[in-house]
Amino acid sequence: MSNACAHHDHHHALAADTKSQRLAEAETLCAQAGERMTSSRLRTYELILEASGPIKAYDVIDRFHPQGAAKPPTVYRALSFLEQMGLIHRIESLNAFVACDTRDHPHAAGFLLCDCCGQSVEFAIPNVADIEVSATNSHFQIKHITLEARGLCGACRGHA
Amino acid sequence: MSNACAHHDHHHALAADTKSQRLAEAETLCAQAGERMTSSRLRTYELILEASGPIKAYDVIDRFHPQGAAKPPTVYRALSFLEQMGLIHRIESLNAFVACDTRDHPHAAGFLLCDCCGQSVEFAIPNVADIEVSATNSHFQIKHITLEARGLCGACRGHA
DNA sequence: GCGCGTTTGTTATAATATTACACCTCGCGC
DNA sequence: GCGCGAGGTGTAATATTATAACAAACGCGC
Ligand SMILES: [Zn+2]
Ligand SMILES: [Zn+2]
Ligand SMILES: [Zn+2]
Ligand SMILES: [Zn+2]
Repeated sequence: MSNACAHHDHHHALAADTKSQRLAEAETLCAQAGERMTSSRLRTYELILEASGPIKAYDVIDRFHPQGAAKPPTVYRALSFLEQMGLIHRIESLNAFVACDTRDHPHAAGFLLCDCCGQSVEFAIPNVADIEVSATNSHFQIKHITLEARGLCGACRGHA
Repeated sequence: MSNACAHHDHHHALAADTKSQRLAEAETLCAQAGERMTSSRLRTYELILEASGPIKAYDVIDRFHPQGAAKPPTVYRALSFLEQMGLIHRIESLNAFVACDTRDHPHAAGFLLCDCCGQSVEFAIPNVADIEVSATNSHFQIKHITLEARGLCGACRGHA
């Protein structure tokens, strides 16, 4: 987490077994979709899974190789692919990326984002129908909804 | 509008009299808040009002002076100020800024954004209470909600 | 006029993201 | 097996978005 909270530690990163399970699921998902889960894509996804919250593209770039950074297009291309597959979500208000929490890809999602420790929580957007009504009233056809709520998580609310 | 739609013209820019009214209202708002509406801030607000939709920071920078661009910090400072006063909203998914449509500042707002012509429509976020419930369930305290729905406006839906 | 906090000017640089083009790799038709 | 074409990758350069740091000027209360 780039915006680490100094007051305490959070341990939201995935356990190793969960991570390899997620990687395997991703391979299956791609195979079923007739897409190729290449090594760049898998490595990018792995780094996002390892992160304890939304991670910046350049943090992925820096960690990509043991011996040195990747070139930006390598990672940005992988990020686009993973986002299209629904395996990750882009957090617009942070310019960052987070692994999707669910097993149904792709889907719309809302996020709670802690301004102190950087942790994120994915949730189902409530009342999408009401947003659609606003859109219809303005003759809009919605393709994608971004919903991001910034604030403080329970742990961080304690220490101002 | 930077993402201009080639198929037709939109004319959403403010009429001159409306614009000067808005500028005057902004001066009043700042005076009442004990804040200074300086010339940089007013010029930045004017350019945002003149835009026919969300406008990028660097488009403001380029148009700032008749004879040449402003320096970035000048405009970014003004944008921060205007956003804090609630006179403009930042559109996260576009890295752009749009004048607030209402007369009560500041306030949360949702946006419908046309991917074709770039036009935006501001609307009241429906069922904020339901989002708050999701937050409470996760022990989050929300400070600010970003809601941006991307899609096609009525005019642009016609020409696929 | 003086002191003090705010605002601005200026330079430089950081952080985020894309374009362009050459090459490579894989699956498919033959 | 071979050639072809689509999709994927490597690489260099560049575009776009945003901030840091510090000095100078300004506005207000005294
Ligand atoms: Zn998800
Ligand atoms: Zn937190
Ligand atoms: Zn508004
Ligand atoms: Zn449109």
